[in-house]
Amino acid sequence: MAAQPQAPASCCIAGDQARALLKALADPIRLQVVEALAPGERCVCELTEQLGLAQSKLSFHLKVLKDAGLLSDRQQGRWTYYRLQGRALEQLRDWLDQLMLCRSS
Amino acid sequence: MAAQPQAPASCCIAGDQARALLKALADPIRLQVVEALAPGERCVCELTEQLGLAQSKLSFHLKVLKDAGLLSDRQQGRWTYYRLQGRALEQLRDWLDQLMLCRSS
DNA sequence: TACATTCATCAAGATTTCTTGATGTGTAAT
DNA sequence: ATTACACATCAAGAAATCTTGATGAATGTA
Repeated sequence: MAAQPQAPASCCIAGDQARALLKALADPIRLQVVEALAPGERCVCELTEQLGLAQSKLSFHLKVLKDAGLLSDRQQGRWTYYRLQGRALEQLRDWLDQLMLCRSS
Repeated sequence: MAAQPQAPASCCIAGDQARALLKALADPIRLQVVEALAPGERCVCELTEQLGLAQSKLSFHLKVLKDAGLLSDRQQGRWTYYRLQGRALEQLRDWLDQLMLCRSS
């Protein structure tokens, strides 16, 4: 059967969006951040300590990840907590699945 | 002496390997190349025409993709045919799944 | 042999991305 | 009000990546 052009809601992100996610993840520091956040949210100061990064450096990468939709943040008092957005990872996986579908035809 | 990291064959690629794949895919031109190759193999001259790219430019990006393990090539006469390595895409998807698993625990 | 075709590779410049240190903003404690 | 803390943002330099045009290697054709 031919590949289906339509797909469920959570699927089907555009190539551009997929590329934004790929680009955000394709950096060693940002990947460490994502892995550090996989178990659950952390505040910036915990991350700087855990990863041994300069604060400004971490902040830069957190912004990249947030802009890509991979992280959300929440402010509580003086601390800012970052959290991994599983939705973005799912979308990327679905995009990969779609690509593999095209292939197997 | 290839000290093999302990991991099941298709799953469980290291973060470094995942990052190499992410980096290779995180470029608009390379993403176009990958999508162009999804239906099946193409020779370089077909790709240059289809994508409207300078030959040297395309060659550069093909090398990046091949080095990352996303493409394989096959020489036939004067032509070189490139083919998408579905295995690499699967590995990347599995790596994503693994990351999502860590998250939900 | 001589020549054209296909593709890879190289070096130099252009562009993008990252890092660093300084400064700014908001919050809370004294 | 002053100070300390947590974090974001900025500008300038450093580093990585991409592009371009030229050249080279391999294959096939006349």
